[in-house]
Amino acid sequence: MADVARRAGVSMATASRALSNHPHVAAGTRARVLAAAEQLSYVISPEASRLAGGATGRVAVVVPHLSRWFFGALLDGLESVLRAADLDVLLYHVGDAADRRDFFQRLPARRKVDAVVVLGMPVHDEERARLELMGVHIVAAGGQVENYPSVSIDDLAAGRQAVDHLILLGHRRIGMIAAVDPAEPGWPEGPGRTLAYRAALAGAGLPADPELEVTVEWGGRHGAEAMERLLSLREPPTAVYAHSDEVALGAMRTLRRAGLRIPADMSVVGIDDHPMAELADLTTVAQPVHDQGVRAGRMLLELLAGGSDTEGVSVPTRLVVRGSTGPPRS
Amino acid sequence: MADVARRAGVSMATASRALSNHPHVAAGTRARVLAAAEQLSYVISPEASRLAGGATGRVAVVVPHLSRWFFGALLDGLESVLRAADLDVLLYHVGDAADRRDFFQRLPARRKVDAVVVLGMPVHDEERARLELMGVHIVAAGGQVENYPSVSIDDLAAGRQAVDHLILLGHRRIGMIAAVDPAEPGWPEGPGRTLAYRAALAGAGLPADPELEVTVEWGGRHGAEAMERLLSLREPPTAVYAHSDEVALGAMRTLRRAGLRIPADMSVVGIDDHPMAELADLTTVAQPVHDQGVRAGRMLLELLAGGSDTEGVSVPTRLVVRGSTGPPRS
DNA sequence: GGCGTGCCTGGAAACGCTTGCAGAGTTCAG
DNA sequence: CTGAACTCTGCAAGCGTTTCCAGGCACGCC
Repeated sequence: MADVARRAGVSMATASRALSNHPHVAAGTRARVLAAAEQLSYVISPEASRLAGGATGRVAVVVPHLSRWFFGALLDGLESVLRAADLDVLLYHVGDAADRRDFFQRLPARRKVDAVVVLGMPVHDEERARLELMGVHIVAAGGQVENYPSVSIDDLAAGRQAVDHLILLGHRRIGMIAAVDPAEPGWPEGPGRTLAYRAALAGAGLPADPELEVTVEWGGRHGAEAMERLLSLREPPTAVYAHSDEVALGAMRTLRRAGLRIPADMSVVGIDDHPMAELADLTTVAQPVHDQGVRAGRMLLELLAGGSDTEGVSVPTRLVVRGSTGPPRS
Repeated sequence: MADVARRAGVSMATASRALSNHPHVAAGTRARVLAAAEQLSYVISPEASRLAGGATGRVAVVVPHLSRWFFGALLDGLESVLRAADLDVLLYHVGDAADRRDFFQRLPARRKVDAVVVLGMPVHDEERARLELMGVHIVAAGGQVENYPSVSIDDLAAGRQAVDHLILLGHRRIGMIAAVDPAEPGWPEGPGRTLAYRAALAGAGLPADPELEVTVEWGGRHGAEAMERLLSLREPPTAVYAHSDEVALGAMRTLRRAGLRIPADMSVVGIDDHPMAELADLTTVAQPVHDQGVRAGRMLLELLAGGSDTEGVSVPTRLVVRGSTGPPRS
């Protein structure tokens, strides 16, 4: 930077101000500095910059699961806008509550990032407060809409789209496979998607049968087990609503093995529109995952640029009817 | 750090040396310093450290695709060992050749990382040379074994396991759906897995029919299209070998829609052991994806610790027979 | 014409760590 | 018993920026 300053005929102080877009720098001077920097193909050292009190140019992204499509897609969208803004992405995988505590405890210690984006998990108020206190912005995506910057779908609405679809087809006895994340006790989807199920039934005047609600861990395999439980009921349902496509896909495998036909013997609907859903002909409620990542990224950029604290936004979902749902066999 | 030094009753110089594992520090002193650091929950500032000439404690991970299971799993394994070693992961998504060039051009500018891990892509010699010149180590995983630090499967062997399985079942006319990555011209899987197919046929004395080899872009949808092409042949195969499970799953969807039974009318085998393969009852050649990430991480740690340059290692694959393959209908 | 007001700019002190250099002990061979 | 060779530790000089504080200057108003 000293070279740049010299070449531009100014002091380092001025050069710094010109480069970091500070006010109170004459237009001519700034231009000269920028030109000099350009010629010397000079790029600022983030280390030194940060050390002296500037920004790090880095954003931490916290993910609970790395190998699930949902989080990958979210990350994909997010990364694209962050990279375009010349921000580096620091990836943190927090598998369980311990990891999480660890993360929120250590991160602020020595400020490594300017902001953090939390994917697919709610952020506790206390954690939020702590980060904001240190001037680290925070945005959430793919979790639940809260009154802080976040973007996600409306689980209640999505769930209703799925269940109402089954009801509309004429199903009167509908099972639900609820998925919970073992690592994350307060998983937000659970409540919303479960509530949607109950509300839809109630709305249609259908009786609520606790037997029809089975809760398992997230994942295809568990979805398969849940379906077995449902099939073993004295009076099995004629349709199943799964909290996610992976779970639904697992359920379909059980049905296939049991020799039942889909949708003739059993309708299945999921949520997400996982790429596999199309291949398996699974009816589902599509959510714009990649887009949620993008929006979260933009929201963060705005915050970083000094924008005011936004509220959470909710993106729309859309029912995608495929071959896994149909009217019940009379 | 000054606090830590004071608490441990040593100078900052000694504290620094103790913390960064330098030689010439008495065991007792080091222990005292570490204890003090622990108590104060002190973590070193990478910025300052790097500024003063130390390491950054950061590793760049380069991924071509974020939302594919394979890369997610790889990343998962890698991240776990890196995090355990207190290294931060800087994520870079390089979608196409332009991104890639950009990455390798900009990264070394101001040294942001101590090392880079490239996932699922080969590293060109020139890129490798450039990084090593700057003292940045490099490791590859999930790509092709090369004579530089890398870990991956033996595509040739994996392909043979798959095709030989079909041959053993009695198939004489076997199709191949080769998948290429549009973004990565020199995709390494292609050659190895294709060669395996040809070698297996030749080994069994079966004729090579170019019609039976169809090449498509990676992905379930394209796998489905490829299967259509194969089915429209004058003399369709009785079994199909797909370069990856996603592609195979796509092919299965086409078969299902065409009303063909699996495996009675057509056997299908893939490679990867994608979680969905189990749900779809797909026979496949399993590769330890997560483990490859772990190994790559360990390899990197060794390199960072001053270990000598390792050669590439290849991890074993295993045929997993499920319901999608069976003898041909005589 | 004098003087208060802003706008620019430069000097210099951090920021938190690493490391070359040198001094003080310690050990060990001659 | 002496000197050489080590091992361990402290001092202080940076590393590349930012920012606080002041000084200079031009401008406009009384």
